[in-house]
Amino acid sequence: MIPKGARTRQKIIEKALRLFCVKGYYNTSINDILQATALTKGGLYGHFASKEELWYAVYDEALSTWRKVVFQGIQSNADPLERIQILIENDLKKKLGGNVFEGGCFFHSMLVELSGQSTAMSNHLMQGFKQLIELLCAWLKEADQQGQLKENLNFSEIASYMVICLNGAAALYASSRNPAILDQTLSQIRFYIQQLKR
Amino acid sequence: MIPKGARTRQKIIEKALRLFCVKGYYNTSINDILQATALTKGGLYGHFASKEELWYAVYDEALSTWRKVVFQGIQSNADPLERIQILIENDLKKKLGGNVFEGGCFFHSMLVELSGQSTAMSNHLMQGFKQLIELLCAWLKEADQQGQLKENLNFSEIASYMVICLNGAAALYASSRNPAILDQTLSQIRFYIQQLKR
DNA sequence: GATTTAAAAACGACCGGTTGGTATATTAAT
DNA sequence: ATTAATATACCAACCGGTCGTTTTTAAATC
Repeated sequence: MIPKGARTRQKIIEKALRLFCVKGYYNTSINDILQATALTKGGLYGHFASKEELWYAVYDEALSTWRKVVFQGIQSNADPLERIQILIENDLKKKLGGNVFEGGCFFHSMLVELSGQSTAMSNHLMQGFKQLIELLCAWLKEADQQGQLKENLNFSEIASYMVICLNGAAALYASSRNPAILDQTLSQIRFYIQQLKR
Repeated sequence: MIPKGARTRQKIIEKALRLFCVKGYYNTSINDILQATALTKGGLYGHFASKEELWYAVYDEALSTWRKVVFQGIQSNADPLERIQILIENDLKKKLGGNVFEGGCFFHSMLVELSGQSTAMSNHLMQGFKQLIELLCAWLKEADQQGQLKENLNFSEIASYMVICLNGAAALYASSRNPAILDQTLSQIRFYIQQLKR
């Protein structure tokens, strides 16, 4: 049986994740979280030493959620370009369109809010993006080794460009709430990827 | 001669613009602005009725600054695709790379921070982005009428995709401070535009 | 299965400091 | 002298965080 403390801790993380996505980190007060969890100050601070420590736990939760969503239907033996397309489609349609993070993408929102505020937290976020770029880069190299791509392409440049596009879509979708943005971005990135093929 | 009040007002706007870019709207306190302007509460609230009213004035200032930067070297009679390329290059290299808004792009940062918080302010921002998309769309149509583009392109889709890319670049540049991001994005968007040509 | 018990968890009053904003007094410009 | 501009003192509400106390939990004992 899962002990009570662990269950409460998880509840705090989930409610805080939602609030951080909708209201942002600084603009979510501890009281907001207390209200959402039906806890009191002492109850919450028994699980987390500070708001910042809670944020790191929320980050881990968000990362695990994101991984579950974005790798759906990706077989490791499938065509590497196909994997890239599915990952991008999952990120746009499932993560953003499916409102996995209510109010916007946790990682993108936090990156923007924290970049001028906390170097530690924003570095933590950047490292995650860097890993995603490296994964895409590796898949591009794989596709290249299979002779699928045009010559003289800059893989890491292409990979970061893809991540940039996904972040831009997150920004505009979060504020417009217009699903057409997702379809349009997907269609344009697909067109773009098509042009990389030899 | 410019009256003292107008000068003070302008100084408040400029200092607030910088602070909003670096720290965000909610995380910039009135006291931060007072410190930056060497004013006191009464001095500031004689010029603006509320923090939100100040924000709208800051928005106007940011828009005027952005226009000055981003339309540099664009002749109205020039090739429309050329105009698009210059605008994008100005946005990436001059606006972002030139640190026109310290700490990131005002419009992008505000869009992310305010989208879950103030519908009024975030709609105000969205309208600006919509206008930019419409401008790019019109230029694309112009290029099409000159027979420059492939057939069956969705112009408004392409235009919003371009704006999305610019926003994504703003997000990642703001946190990484890596100028290579700007060059890489520019190079990839140029490649993308090249593929639109017939 | 009931009772005991120690630890885990939650409570809630309180802390110093800050928030955006106001009313009034004072100073500076014309 | 009049008005525009700024300073000052103050407000209630809220901020993240602390701490001694009480309640709940779950395992050990009977």
